[in-house]
Amino acid sequence: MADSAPVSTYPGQYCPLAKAAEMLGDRWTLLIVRDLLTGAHRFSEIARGLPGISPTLLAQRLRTLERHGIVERRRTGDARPEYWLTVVGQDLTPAVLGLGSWAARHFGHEPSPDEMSSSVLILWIERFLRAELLPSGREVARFDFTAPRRESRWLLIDRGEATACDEDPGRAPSLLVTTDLRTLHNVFAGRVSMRAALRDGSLRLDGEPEMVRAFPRWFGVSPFAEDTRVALRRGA
Amino acid sequence: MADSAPVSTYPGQYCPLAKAAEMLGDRWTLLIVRDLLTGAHRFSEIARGLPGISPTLLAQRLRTLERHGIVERRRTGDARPEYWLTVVGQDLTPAVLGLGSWAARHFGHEPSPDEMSSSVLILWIERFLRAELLPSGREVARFDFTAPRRESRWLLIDRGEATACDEDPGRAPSLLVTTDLRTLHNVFAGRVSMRAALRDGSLRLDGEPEMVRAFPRWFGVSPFAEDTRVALRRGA
DNA sequence: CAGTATCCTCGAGGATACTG
DNA sequence: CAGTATCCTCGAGGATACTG
Repeated sequence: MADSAPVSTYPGQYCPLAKAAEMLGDRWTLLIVRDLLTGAHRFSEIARGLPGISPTLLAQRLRTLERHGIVERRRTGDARPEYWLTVVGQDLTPAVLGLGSWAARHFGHEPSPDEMSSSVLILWIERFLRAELLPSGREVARFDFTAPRRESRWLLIDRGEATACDEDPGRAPSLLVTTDLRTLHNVFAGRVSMRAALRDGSLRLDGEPEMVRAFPRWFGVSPFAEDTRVALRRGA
Repeated sequence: MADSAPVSTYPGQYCPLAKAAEMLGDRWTLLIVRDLLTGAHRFSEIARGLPGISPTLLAQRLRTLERHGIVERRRTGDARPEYWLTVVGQDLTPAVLGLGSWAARHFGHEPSPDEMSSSVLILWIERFLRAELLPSGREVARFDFTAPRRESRWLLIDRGEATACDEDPGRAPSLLVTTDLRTLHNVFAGRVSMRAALRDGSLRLDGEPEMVRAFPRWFGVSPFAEDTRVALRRGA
């Protein structure tokens, strides 16, 4: 008696685009794919890059992606579970880049304060830096934000690997980056060059000379930075 | 006193992909863009291709797209309003094709009956047919579906233009296409060739010889048909 | 850390009728 | 045709606390 017909999101149309929208259109889903594409694999890592998502919801989204064959949950021994894109999921790369590029080209305005967080930004810096140019020893870089809130974030460097950190790791930093959130975000997004930010003093580097010299080299920009730059040139 | 801060969908992250997801992620939005890309411009035309959407919701989505500068509402004189993609909206083409292509390559299974509707299919046939190969006179093609429901749809042809129609237009058809919904959908989607469907009898053509001969030529397939074909070849 | 369980709210959107 | 107005439902997902 009960009509248990599974109501599809878009009834009456089997179209590949509708299928894609159905699988990726839920809130957060596309950003989860983005984070998996850029190197986040553990539950807490993904959650950290998505301020505002609840554990329940993230778990549910991951399960749905797994059911669709886009994500694979790996559990090796009693190690922590990891989430990896399947071949199908990896094949989303061009489409995801296309969407982001489109937005960067046309909606690359400066973010408002509530659209940025130092915690997420430091995570992105970790994800996109050029690891092969990182100092080889153990180092700590501290980022002191002067605005919109005075707060600090850290990047722990150890044998060519970097880890973003929201809490003081205790060790004395060998590099100090003093700036405001807007500036560092603009540099990351490709809206302002590191060189220009250093020149006008909106970004300042202090600490061991070797670290100061290396930072602009290993600091990486967003994958959409070039799109943003092109859009700015055209707009100006 | 009231905290009227506009809560953004993805707080704390200004990322082009998040921006794109925010603007296009709502249910129906991507399909509205798809329909505008493929030639629907009037309110009722768009609504017809989206079974299940309410007028209220479609109006709201169009307004939001307009606010974002993706869609432009045109009102010429006292003619009916039309909706057109702006340059920004048109620039979504590669990303939209990329998403659909991805889905076609990996999720090109045969649709279940509730994922198809003869009314939407006939609309798509109208949108993707090769108008330059259409008969030049006034003709009526009737599509008789034998399954899953016995029903008919019409395609009115007039001076190189075709109009899909759910009701009997009254004029006698000069072409009769007899098939089931699954078969015609498979042909449209690229899963089965018109030739094969004609050969095994799952699709039959009757009527004026000239019309019968021309139909397979002006019948167009989905933009994702090639992706589906490639996926099938690989899977088989 | 990697989630699950529970409760509860609120707003998206469905249904329907109506209007220029 | 191209929407708007109104009402109402229901389920997505937020908040919180808890568990292996």
